[in-house]
Amino acid sequence: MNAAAAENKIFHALADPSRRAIFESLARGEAAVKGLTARFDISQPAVSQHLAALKDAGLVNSRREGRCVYYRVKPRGMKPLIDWVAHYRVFWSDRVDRLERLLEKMDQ
Amino acid sequence: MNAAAAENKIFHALADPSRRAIFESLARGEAAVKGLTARFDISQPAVSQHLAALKDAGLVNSRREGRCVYYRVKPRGMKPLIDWVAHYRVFWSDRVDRLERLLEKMDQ
DNA sequence: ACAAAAGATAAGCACATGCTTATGATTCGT
DNA sequence: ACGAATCATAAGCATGTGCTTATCTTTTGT
Repeated sequence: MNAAAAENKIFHALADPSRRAIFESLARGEAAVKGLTARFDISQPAVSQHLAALKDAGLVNSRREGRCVYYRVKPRGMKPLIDWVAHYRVFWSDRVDRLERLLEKMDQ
Repeated sequence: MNAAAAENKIFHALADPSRRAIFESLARGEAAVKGLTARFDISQPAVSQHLAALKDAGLVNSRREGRCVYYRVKPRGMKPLIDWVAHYRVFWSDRVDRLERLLEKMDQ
C-alpha cells in the first residue's frame, strides 16, 4: 500500500467522532468489544464496524481470547499520519523542528 | 471553540482526498481559486467549497486582491492536529517520548 | 448436547457529502 | 456604462456513511 492510500484510510478512520472516541479509549488501554459497547451509546455492531475501520487503517490490532476479542492501539499505526504532518512541519513551531533534527542525529 | 470541535473540523477537512490535495498544493505556495481550478479536474464551485471547508477548519487564510482571492496555508492551523497526535506519542516509540522530555529540560 | 455469551456480518434506512449546473455579487478593462 | 472575469452561493442529484435490527459463527459453561 502506497503512502497516499494509507493517509486516506487513516484520515477517514479518524474523521468520525465515534471512531476517534473509540481509538482514544483504546489508547488508554486494551479493551474488548463488549467493554467498548458498554462505554459508548451505540450498538455492538456499530462498535465492531468502527473497529474494523480502525483495523483496516492499521491503527489497531486485535487479539482473540476465548469468546472475547481484545483490541489495542497498534504502536506505529499513526506513523503515516505523523509523516504527513511532519512534511509541513515548517508551518508549526521551531521546537518541533528542533525535535526532528535531534532525532535525525540520534539515528546516526 | 473547544479542542474537540477543532479536531473534528480538521480531521473532516483533511479526510477528503481532493481537499487534502488542495491543501498540499497551497502548502507549496499561495494560489488563487482560478489557478487551483486549473490544476484539479473539478469545477470552480467545487474548489470554492473545498476552500471554504479548509478555511472553516482554520487550515487556510484568504486574501482578496481585486477580482482574485488568494488562499494560503495558515501557519499554526494544524496545531490542534499536532496536539492531538502528540497526546498519543507514547505509542510511536519510547525514544521520541524520551526526547520530548529531554527537549523540555533544554527549554528550561 | 444444549443454551448462553461474544462478536462479525448482512440488509436496510436516514442522512451527510461531494459533485454538478445555474445564478448572484464584485471588480476590472474599455 | 457595459461586458467580461473571478469567485461565492443555491439547488439538485448520485453516492457514501453511520446507525439500526436480524442473523450467523465461535466459544464457554453445565
